[in-house]
Amino acid sequence: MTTTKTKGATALPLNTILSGDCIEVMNSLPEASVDLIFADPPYNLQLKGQLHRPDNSQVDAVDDHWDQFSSFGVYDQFTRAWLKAAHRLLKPNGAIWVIGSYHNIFRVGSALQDAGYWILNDVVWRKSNPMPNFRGKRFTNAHETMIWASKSEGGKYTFNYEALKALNEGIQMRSDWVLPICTGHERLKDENGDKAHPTQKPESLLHRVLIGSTNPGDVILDPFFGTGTTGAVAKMLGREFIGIEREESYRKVAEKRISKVRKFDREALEVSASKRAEPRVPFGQLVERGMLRPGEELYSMNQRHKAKVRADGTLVGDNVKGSIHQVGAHLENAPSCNGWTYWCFKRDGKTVPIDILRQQIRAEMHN
Amino acid sequence: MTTTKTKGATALPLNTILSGDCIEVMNSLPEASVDLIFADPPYNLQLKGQLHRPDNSQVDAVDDHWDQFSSFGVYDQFTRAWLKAAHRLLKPNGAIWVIGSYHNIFRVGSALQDAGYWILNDVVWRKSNPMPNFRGKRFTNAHETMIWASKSEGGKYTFNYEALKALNEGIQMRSDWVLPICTGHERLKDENGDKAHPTQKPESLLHRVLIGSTNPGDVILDPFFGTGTTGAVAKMLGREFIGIEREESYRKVAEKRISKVRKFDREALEVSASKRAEPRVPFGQLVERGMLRPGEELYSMNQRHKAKVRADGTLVGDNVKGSIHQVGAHLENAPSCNGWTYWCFKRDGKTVPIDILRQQIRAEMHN
DNA sequence: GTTCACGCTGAATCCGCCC
DNA sequence: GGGGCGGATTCAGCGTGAA
Repeated sequence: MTTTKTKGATALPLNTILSGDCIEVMNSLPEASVDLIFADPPYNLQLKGQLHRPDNSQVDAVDDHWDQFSSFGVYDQFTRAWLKAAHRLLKPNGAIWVIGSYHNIFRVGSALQDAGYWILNDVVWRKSNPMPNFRGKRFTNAHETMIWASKSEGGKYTFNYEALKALNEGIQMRSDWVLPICTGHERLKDENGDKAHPTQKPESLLHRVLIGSTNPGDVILDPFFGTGTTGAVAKMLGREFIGIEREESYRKVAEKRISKVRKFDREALEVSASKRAEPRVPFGQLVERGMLRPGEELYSMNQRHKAKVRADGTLVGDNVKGSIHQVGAHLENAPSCNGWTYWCFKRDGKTVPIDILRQQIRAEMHN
Repeated sequence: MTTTKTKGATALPLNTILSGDCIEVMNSLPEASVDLIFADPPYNLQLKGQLHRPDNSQVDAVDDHWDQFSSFGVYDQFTRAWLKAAHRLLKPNGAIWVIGSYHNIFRVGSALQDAGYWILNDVVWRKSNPMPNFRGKRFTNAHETMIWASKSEGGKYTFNYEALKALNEGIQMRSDWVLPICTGHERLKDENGDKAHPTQKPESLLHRVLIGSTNPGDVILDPFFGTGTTGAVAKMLGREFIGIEREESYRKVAEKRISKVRKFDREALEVSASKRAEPRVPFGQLVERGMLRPGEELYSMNQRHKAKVRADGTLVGDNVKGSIHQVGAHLENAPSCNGWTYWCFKRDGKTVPIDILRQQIRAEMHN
């Protein structure tokens, strides 16, 4: 364990996982001593019954005792308390990241603003592989929200603009990040082979956060350390960390994990960058965007068939409804059909393939 | 202007733009009369000074008087007031959408929860063409957040799952939507050629909202109507709207805009329907109608189990009697089972799913 | 070694009608 | 209004094991 002396007499316990309630522990540390705080607090999910997948398997829900709050009021009180303790710990030019979902993030954001933090961005983590909505009752919950805020208005926070631009193939980093959830070898297991923590975050997420908003040698505090993703990535990237975690089982897993981490070689950084296929464009987007009107007629390439566009991006032809591909296949009596190259529309008397419109959308997406 | 009578004496001013303060106007309308509210309230941007692009051109900022609030407290008070008035207007199974940015969305989300609304999703509008961050001091602000909430927990909100899935080429719609901002011909200009409204929303966004969470004929209220995107898309899609807007200049632009909109054909507005909407066919009817004989054997889809049909439309298998669903669930040791897709019968040596017979009956019912 | 089929799982506020 | 029960509902990625 490394320690450093600060202005006061108290030493800062660097690269250590402290046990106990995060508010008490934070209050025991010296003020204005931390460069960045990354916090992944309980989400207060308020789950009710059980959920099964369509194949009848059961979803392993997050129903741990630490995520139980009896009301929004109680959750707010908890949130305001830890945010206040965190505020005291931050250096004047320090900053904080907090991650959450719609269950809690609005409470957290309001509390941040009320506590004097100054929001810099909200950043959306778009999951490339989220869990679907199994009952078809809502949108797939495909993202989580992170709030990035400085200690106060006018704080000179760290922002490594060029490094982030480089990470993003030369284009300014946006407020929406597409990253996969934590699975496979990265997902830590307990001795029974079950997941060690129900909500382990991917290292790629922390990588981007730390590259973007800290410098080597900075001190990063994580008051809800869990299995220590923040500590592991901080160590890789040559930053110092302080973790706080109440549950002994998580602390043990984190200790072991971080002990195995080696500080990064430069080259390993580049790996995750590329791998980009042409983005999929749903036909429905042509309708939503007014490129084709509901009710408009499409003509088959061979001019033998026509069909009408509906508001939801399906087609209706003679005795058949469905996607551009399904209707094309049916009309041609073929096992399958690429609707993009099969259908045309008319503009100014000319017949134009609908694929032209898809190419327009893709061109915009590359910008 | 169309009006309808509701339970009370007050008429509902459909397809009209009402002038005045939205809270007062909402309080003058009959309670429980609206199916959906779409609200794009002031964002409370708190901009300071002028912003210039790298080429020294000046950014036309949103600095209108209606976006000025002296503190979070004042903004909260305003937010709670209009959300309360909106809550009263909603039918029990109604829902609301509110759009905002990190400046205000956390205040709005907390206020929604405190007012008894029940959040269903937060949806991220990911802009394909956002304005860059010219100073390189933060992430490109590339998204806005929408909150979708029902009037209360347990409300039977409208969700056109199948239509949204169709819009997305057969894959469940996610909580992140990629759509371009409103530019080009769609962007309304005033007589000087300047943009008529600083924050006009794209019609594609409203298209998806209205297709997904309303049905034709539903009443949609927009208390911050601006230049009337909600009204224009509602009219196209065969929905009724009520707009409220304080500024006369915006009302005039909106009136003119909506008068030019034409409703799509009825056929184009019909949308992919859910199987849940299909009439229920009791399994017993297959036996009554002689499509299956009492005593005949059914086989499970996986060929591992069989059961015998009884005259009352129940099945009897190894040690188990009951409905097609109950017997299937028991044999598979599953919490539930859809008997219609689980069981097959034999005809001319071929194995045929019993759902084929249900489809025959439904086809007859449609005639 | 390679490919393919299949199984498993992930921060989830996840049903609705009829009696 | 509460209980019973019919029956509708999933995407991407990783790991395993057979071919």
